[in-house]
Amino acid sequence: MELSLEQLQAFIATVETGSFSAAARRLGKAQSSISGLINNLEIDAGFSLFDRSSKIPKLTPEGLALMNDVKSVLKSHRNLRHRIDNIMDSVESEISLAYDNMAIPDGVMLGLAAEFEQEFPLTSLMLLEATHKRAYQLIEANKVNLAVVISQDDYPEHFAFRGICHVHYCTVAGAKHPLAKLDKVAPQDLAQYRHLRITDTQTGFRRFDSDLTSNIWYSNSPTTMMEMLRQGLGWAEMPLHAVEPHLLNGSIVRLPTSHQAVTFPHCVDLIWQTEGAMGKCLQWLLERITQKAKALNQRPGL
Amino acid sequence: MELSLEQLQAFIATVETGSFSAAARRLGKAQSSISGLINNLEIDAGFSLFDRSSKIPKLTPEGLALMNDVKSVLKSHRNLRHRIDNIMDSVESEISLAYDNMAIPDGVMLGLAAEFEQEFPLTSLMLLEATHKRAYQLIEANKVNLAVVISQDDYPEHFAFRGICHVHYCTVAGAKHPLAKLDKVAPQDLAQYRHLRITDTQTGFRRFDSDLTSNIWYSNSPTTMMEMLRQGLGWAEMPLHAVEPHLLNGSIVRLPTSHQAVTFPHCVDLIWQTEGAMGKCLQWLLERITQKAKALNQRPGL
DNA sequence: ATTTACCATAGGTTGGGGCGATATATACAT
DNA sequence: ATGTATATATCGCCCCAACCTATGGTAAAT
Repeated sequence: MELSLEQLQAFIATVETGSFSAAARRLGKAQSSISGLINNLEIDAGFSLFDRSSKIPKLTPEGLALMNDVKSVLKSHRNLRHRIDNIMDSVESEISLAYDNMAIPDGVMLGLAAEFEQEFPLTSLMLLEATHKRAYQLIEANKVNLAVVISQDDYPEHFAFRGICHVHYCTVAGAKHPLAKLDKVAPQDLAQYRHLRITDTQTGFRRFDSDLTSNIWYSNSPTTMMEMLRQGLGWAEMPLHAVEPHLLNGSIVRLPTSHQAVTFPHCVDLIWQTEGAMGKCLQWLLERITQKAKALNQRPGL
Repeated sequence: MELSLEQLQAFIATVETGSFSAAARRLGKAQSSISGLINNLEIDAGFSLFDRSSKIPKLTPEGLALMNDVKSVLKSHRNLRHRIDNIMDSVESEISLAYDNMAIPDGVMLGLAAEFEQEFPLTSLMLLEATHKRAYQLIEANKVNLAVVISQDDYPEHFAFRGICHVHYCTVAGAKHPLAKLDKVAPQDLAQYRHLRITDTQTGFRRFDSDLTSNIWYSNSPTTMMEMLRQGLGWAEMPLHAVEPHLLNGSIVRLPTSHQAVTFPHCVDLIWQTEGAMGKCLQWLLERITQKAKALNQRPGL
């Protein structure tokens, strides 16, 4: 093949070391080999790459113009070599990961992605923020390798799960909402006002799954949900981490519910399908998420 | 060399055609060659790339994971081949181009860049918007290949220039400026008000090059210049194309000067250094800019 | 059952890439 | 001026990857 990798390698080594001999030393070959490779490369290209009139060869303008493209070929070839090593090492080429935005803060997952990039530079990562239901479906359909969700009571046979932390929910409303003025909020109080819930556009609506009230509004976006709360459109059960900034600036308040503690925990699970072997990336993610979630748990509550 | 280009080529051809034989036909080789290449590639990689249990080979998951990286190697290799063709064809690898923003509208140059990309996909283009003086310096220092500037009286020996069009200047001020209320504006009227000029941060200020007035404000940016005009901070001589939108919305008006026509033309030159041969890109740019400028000239004036 | 199209393997040729040895040019110190 | 160190070019030789042709085996289609 014209323009062989050996030729290109010799070319770049010569450019970088400044001489054929030095290039030969770097590549562990004889000087005559480099000389021959460069000669053949020049024949293939059709013009000379180095000016040999003085002792040390000087790159010609044409050679310079070629350099970046040659480097790019060698770079992608090295990349291929690394990919093969990865595969032999059972490092996946792509990984996808869904998380329930009620189960774990975005920041934690983004931090994880940053670490992942350092650890597995060749593996492409798909990070999906989703509702609980959507995340579960993605695992079920084998569209993602791993998901972080609020715990369910049970999982199908071929699922594996690992509890990693608790997320603390609380019942909240906008600061100006009538419920915010009560000293004690009972279930029947809640039933008198509109209930706000996170749902999903894809999974259809289940409007009557609450016995507290029949007046429920749904939103699929946590941010519009927060805005609805601030505007006093209703009350909601939300994880602490999602409402914390708004609690701190006072636009949203926790309701002192009488039927349950002011904050009540839900378990958070890591879930995945058991079929198919886990590669290095998946193992790493499993451990790393577990660690990060544990650290999260030890953070003092509000 | 392990992972030779022939092997990679055979691999991709097989993936794309679906069989070793078809790949051999596409590449103009014998079927046994492909078979051998793939076998060696599999040995080098350390795992099998195709499942041969049925009649037509089926890409393994590992093979699939490699495919993109292999394609990328071949793509950059093809790119290198094209670059060599370009060099043999004296198509430059990079071209830089400066233009005086008073001489020609940005839009024309951006349109040119878009055409350039189509014509010379491998050539990188540097398009510099500059003042007259800066553009001239860039040519002088050989930092750019070509510049579009307002014509000078004469150029040094080793410069080439080509007049391409005229740009029509006019004297303007903000709609609420006192000068805007006069029926006829004489030089002594102008002298009573602040003069606004485009200059350059790099070339130093020449404050006393005007005999009309000693009160001159400078700006290096056409947009702040326009804003200063709108705010009524002074009058300026500007090319029509730069002020046209503001004339149309009425925020800036032309002054009916008594000492010169309301619009007065300046020649626009394309300039470059004569030393060094011109490649295809430069020739193309020369012709294309000339054409576009001519079309610009035939546009009806305001 | 036959044909077709596919893959694997064997055997032989060619040429690129590898080596060492040698000749020669250039820079630099003495 | 001369020697030393370091360059590159070239020759002869070897090896092996890449290539071919030819052949046999096998899965799918007719």
